[in-house]
Amino acid sequence: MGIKERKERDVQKMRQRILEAAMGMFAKGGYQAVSMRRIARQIEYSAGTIYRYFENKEDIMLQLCFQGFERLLAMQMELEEIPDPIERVKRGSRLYVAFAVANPELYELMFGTKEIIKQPEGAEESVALKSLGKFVAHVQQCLDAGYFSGSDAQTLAIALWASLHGLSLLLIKEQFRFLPEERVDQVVEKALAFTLRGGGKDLL
Amino acid sequence: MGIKERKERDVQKMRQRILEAAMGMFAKGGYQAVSMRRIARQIEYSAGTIYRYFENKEDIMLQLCFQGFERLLAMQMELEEIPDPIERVKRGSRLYVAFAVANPELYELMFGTKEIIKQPEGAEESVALKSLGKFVAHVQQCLDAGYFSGSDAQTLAIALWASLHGLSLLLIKEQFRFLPEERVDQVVEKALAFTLRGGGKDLL
DNA sequence: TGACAAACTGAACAGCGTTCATTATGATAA
DNA sequence: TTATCATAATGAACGCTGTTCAGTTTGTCA
Repeated sequence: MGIKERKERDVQKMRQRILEAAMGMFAKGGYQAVSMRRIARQIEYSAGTIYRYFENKEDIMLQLCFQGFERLLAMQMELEEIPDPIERVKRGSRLYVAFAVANPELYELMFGTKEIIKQPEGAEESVALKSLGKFVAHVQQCLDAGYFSGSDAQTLAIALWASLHGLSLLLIKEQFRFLPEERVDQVVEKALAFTLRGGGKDLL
Repeated sequence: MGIKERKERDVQKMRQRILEAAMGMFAKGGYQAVSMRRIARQIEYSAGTIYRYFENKEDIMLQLCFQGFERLLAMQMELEEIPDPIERVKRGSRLYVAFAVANPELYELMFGTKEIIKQPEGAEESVALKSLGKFVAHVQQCLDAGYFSGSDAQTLAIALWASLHGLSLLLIKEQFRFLPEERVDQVVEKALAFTLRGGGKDLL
């Protein structure tokens, strides 16, 4: 009796279709470009039907968040190939900002959604925490190699993260427009260098 | 003939009444809590009337931004009394984060609004740029005192600003909830110390 | 084939920002 | 004081929004 299984697959397919439609609209026009009716039109169902697959719009957006973190985590995984821990954190930092700038709306959603960190009790570790965990591990490896002394890896990772986050959001929100166009990259580069400065050697 | 003057005053009063109503709602419930109809109900006018005093909702929110920057700038001005430039930047940093945490919705609006930096051509310097200018000046005074060598004041100020901005937003968006409550302050403190580290002496 | 559950629809509700014809107000000129 | 006329204010309307739910259709099983 594979009917139940097929139905379960159909449900997952439908969820996927909804999320794809939502992600497409979101990437193009941000939060306000995603509407239940628009999704419904695109997948050729009525708006009410979506509520059989997702609790509400917030739920849909939360799933998009998770997809974003999956992507970010995949990028972090690729960093593992870099042997030097400092080089890894450097490259990771640039990649992080690049990700934010390449997916501004998604990035904002990911780190602007309060529900993203706190998962339901007893659930598996959230993909967001996994991503942070990877980052902490990379910083720990720097500590082990004798860089960034003075604090524990988690604290240092958070401090670094805050810098990257701030830089990313200022870029996304175009708060550097008072600078000449060509100065922006330079300033970002210098800001990264400032954040990663010292620690025994110059890091950038 | 003081009638024209009185009318002009009435217009300004009305604008103020609208902004006050909007700010009140915004502080309590964020962007979505501010609606033209709700403002209208509060000031006991019809919704259409508001459009005689502001172009649209975005215009109103922009004015709230400016008010926010006025407040921030006022706080920065008080820092001038501190003689030691490093002490000033330290205190300024704490104050900045405290402002963000105390006015989360307003802070988000201020630095999330793309229009805030770029003022109309030939207009007087925006209050946002004034605020940044003050910050750059404070960093310059640190440089003059021999701290933070290696870059110009503007670049350093932006790097510092990014860190504070990131920390503030992570706090506002409750992204540290995975930490034990009592660890949060400690981590923020350490992150600030990390950002302001080195520069010839330990700064925090 | 009939019964029953699951899936889906579309109208409805209460809200939103915004526009605009209509009405009310109040200052000016006769 | 009254008539005129610009200014100010209204409230209905438009096209949206998220969400709910009675009613209909679809598909599975006995």
